[in-house]
Amino acid sequence: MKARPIKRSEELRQLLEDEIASIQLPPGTRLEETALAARFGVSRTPIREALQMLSASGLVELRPKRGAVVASLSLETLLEMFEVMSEMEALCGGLAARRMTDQERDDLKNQHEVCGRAGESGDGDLYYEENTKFHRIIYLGTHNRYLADEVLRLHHRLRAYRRLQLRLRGRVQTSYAEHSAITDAIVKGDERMAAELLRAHVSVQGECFSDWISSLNAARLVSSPERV
Amino acid sequence: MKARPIKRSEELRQLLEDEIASIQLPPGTRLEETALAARFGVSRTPIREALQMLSASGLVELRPKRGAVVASLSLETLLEMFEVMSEMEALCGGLAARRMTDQERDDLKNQHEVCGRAGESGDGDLYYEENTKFHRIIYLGTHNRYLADEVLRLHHRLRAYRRLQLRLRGRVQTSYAEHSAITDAIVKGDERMAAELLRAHVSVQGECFSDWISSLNAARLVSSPERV
DNA sequence: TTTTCTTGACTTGTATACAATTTAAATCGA
DNA sequence: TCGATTTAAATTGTATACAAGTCAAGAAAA
Repeated sequence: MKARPIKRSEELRQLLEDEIASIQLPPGTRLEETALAARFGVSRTPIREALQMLSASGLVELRPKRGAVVASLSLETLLEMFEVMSEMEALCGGLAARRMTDQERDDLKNQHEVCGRAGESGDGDLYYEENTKFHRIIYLGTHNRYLADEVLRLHHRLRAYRRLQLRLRGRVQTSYAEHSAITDAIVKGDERMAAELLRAHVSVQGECFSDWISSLNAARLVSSPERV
Repeated sequence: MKARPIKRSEELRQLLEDEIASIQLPPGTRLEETALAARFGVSRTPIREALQMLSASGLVELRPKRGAVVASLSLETLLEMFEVMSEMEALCGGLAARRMTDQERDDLKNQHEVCGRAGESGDGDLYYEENTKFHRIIYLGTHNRYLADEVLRLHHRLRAYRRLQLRLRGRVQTSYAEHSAITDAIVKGDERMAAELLRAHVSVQGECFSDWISSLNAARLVSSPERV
C-alpha cells in the first residue's frame, strides 16, 4: 500500500493533476477556489496550495487576482517541448548505454518483454503504463538522479499528448519495434546508436505528424487550432 | 523601472531567493514561518506561499509537519546538475549555431565584447552578470522558448556555485577565451563545434576541479564535505 | 546512570474572517 | 439601440483563529 500523503494539499494536487492529464479538465477550464473547495470538502487554503504547485509544474496558469485556468499549450510550445524531450531522451540513452550495470540491462530487457505483452493485449492505457516504466529504467540507468527526475517530469507533463499519439492506428506496433532496437543498442553499450534511436523515437515527424496534429485539434488539446 | 509584483508572496519569494543564492541564508538554515512573518511584517499565509514556490524550484526543502530548510546539495547531486547543464548548453549551442538570425549573431558578438570589458575591470560580479547575458543570448538563439526557459532556470539554480567558480584564480580569463571560440563557432554556424565547446566550457573537470571542490567545502555550499 | 514514557510548549496544516480587486450587470445619456 | 459610467456581486489575496502533529525536557522506572 502506498502511504497517503500527510498533507491534504498534496493529495489534492495529485487528484487535479490526474484530471488535467486525462482531459476531464480540458485546457482553458477555469479553476475557482471556492468551487473546488466545496467539491472536495475542504477550505480554500489547501486548494490554493495545490493550485500553486500545479502552477509551478506548468499544468495550471495562475494569473494574479484573476484566477487559475488549466494551462493550454500552443502548438508551437508543444513542438518545442517535444524537441527538448527528444534530446533529453537521446542524452539518457547514450549515458544509460555507457553506465548501466548488467542487472539494469537485464531489467530493461524484461520490461521490454512486458511491454510486448501489454501491446498484444490491445489495452492502450496498459501499454502506456508499461511504456513509461521502460523509459524510466533508461532514465535511471544514466546514474544521474537529477537528470532522471527532470526527464521524468517532462515525460509526465507531456503524457496527455503522448497517450493520444499512441491511439493513432499502428503507432503501438511501431513504438514496440523501435523499443526493440533501442533495447539492443543499450544492452550492447552502443552509445551513439542508443542516442540516435531514442531521438527519433520521441520526435514527432514523418507521416504520422499531420495525423497527430489533427487529433490534437479534435481533442482541443492545443489552444489555437493552427493550420499546418 | 520594473513593475513590483502584485502579490506579496511573489515579492517575498524573490527576496528569499536572493538571500539563499547569496548565501546569506546558507544551506541547512531552518526557515520558520512565524519568524519570517514577523521579520517581513506579514502574516504566515504569504510566507507559506513563498516557501512553496521555493520548494518547487528546489531551493528549499519542505518536510511535512517538520518545517522548511534551505536545500543543501550533496556534492554528488551538484555534479549531476553540472553534467546536465553541460549537455543542455551544448544542445543550445548547436541549435543556436543553426537557427540564429544575423541580428542575433551580431548581438552575440557585441555581448562578447561587453564581457571582455567587464573581465578587464576586475569586478567579478559584473563579469558574472554580463556572462549570464551572453549565455542567455545563446539560449534564446535556439528559437525554442521552452528550452531557453528551462536552461535559464537551471543556470539560475546553479548561480551560487558558478559564481564561486569564477573566483578561482585565472578562471575569468579562461572563461573569456573560451567564449571567443564559442562566439566564432556560432557565428560561423558550425553546430558541432559550438556544441562541443559549450559542453567543455561548462563541465567541471581538469586541473581546476579539486580547487573548486575545496572552495565549495570552504564556503560550506555542499552538505557532506566528501573527500576527493 | 541510562532508558523510556509523559507532558507541554512550539510549529505546522487547515478553516474562517476580512480586505481589496476584478468582473458583470444595470443604469444613464446620446 | 448603442456606448460609457457606475454599482453590486463575486473572487482573489491576506490575516487571524483553531486543530493536530512534532520535538524536547523532565519524571519515572530499570
